Amino acid sequence: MLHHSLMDCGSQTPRPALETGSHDVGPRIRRLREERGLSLSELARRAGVGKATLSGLENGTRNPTLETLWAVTAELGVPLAVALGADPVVSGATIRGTAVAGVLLKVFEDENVTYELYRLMIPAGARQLSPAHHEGVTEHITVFGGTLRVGPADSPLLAGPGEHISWLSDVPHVYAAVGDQDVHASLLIRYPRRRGDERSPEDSDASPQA
Amino acid sequence: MLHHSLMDCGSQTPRPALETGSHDVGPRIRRLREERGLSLSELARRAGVGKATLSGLENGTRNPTLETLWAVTAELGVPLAVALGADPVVSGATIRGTAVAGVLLKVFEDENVTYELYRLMIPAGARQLSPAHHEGVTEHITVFGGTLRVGPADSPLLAGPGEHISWLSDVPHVYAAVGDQDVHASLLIRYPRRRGDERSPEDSDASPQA
DNA sequence: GACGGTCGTTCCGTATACGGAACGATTGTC
DNA sequence: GACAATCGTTCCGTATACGGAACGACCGTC
Repeated sequence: MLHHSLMDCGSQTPRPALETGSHDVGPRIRRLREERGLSLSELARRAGVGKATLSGLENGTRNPTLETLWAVTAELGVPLAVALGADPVVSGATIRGTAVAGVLLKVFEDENVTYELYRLMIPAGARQLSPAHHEGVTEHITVFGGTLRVGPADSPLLAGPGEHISWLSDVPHVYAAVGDQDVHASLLIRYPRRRGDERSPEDSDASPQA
Repeated sequence: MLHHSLMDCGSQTPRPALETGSHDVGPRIRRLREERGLSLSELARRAGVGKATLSGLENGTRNPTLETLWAVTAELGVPLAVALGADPVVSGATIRGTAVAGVLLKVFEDENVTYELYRLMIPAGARQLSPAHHEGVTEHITVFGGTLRVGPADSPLLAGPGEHISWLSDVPHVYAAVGDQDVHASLLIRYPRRRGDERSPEDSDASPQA
């Protein structure tokens, strides 16, 4: 039994009283709302739920309905799963090029470096050329299935299942699924923080070109 | 009354809908239940909810309460976020050894091989010895921060930020955070399917020791 | 082929989550 | 300082999600 997200929500035998507000859905919703500069009244109005409902939800004094949660999280623009604590950082953002489909799994923000972890899928036979990234950016690929030709456009490498490839991606580089199988791979992109880059950790629209 | 119960989560004006996860909570719960070989009556009894409630939930004819969802998903042993479509495979299961804390990010099930992707954290100075895995299992680590000594117990390697290490983990192997920084790393474990292993794709309790 | 066991669904009275209205508190305006 | 506007909370009647019981269907066993 994989014990889930936060502290031991005690799923033993019959039912441990379940305490309505045990996991912090309410505070999370509230934080999401406040991050957007919305008042409770405003969000309630936009989401089409009563203020009483939203107030009770945020304070954990109610036991909200799935429908209510849907209405509120939809208006906040987050997947419901995230509001329930799936993963605070990223969940399922998708990038897509002509050939490469990538799902952003994780972003790690450290002091001087950012890592982005993607799952990639490249249809058999497809090929994509991506422009250079910033200086110092490196990509690290683990192939799950299929055979991948990847790397700098003038010197790509081949990788089969279980193999790793890393390269400096500050030059144009290619991705290609050779053979007749789709390529599944994990891509880790490492962005060293350039001197003077002060972008706040939250404005994350500059999604990389893969 | 907010309708939009099923499909068309139409959060019109402000946001681009953000791909919610399709919302078929009922069928998902049903699938999770059936994968575990539980009858509706049995699960209802164990979770401490009425059969009517569970039936209605699975069939989508009710609008379940968060408390109800908690009770059911807790008994199924999955994070609620997963039942709501966060990620069909895995989200947030945690493994923990004497020194290594690992969060399972992803599981890829292919025909002849399974990959598990973890995020690891090892406190500065900590060290852990892990027993051998099955024959053919390999581990692939990408270090995010800190310096990691890792690999077969008799010949570990060193890796700093951005570096990869791979090794055959069918022998006892060590993890150690050298230096004064916590180690953050990504761990990919590759389990080739052994001949004759027919474990169904979902009975996942044999969580690896890291 | 009657019987006890279990399956998933439906019916029903009760508990409760719902939206709307009223509330006191706070803020900005004249 | 009176006033209007808005904040988040609380009160209240109604809609509805809840658990329990009854239901028909489908097994095995004798």
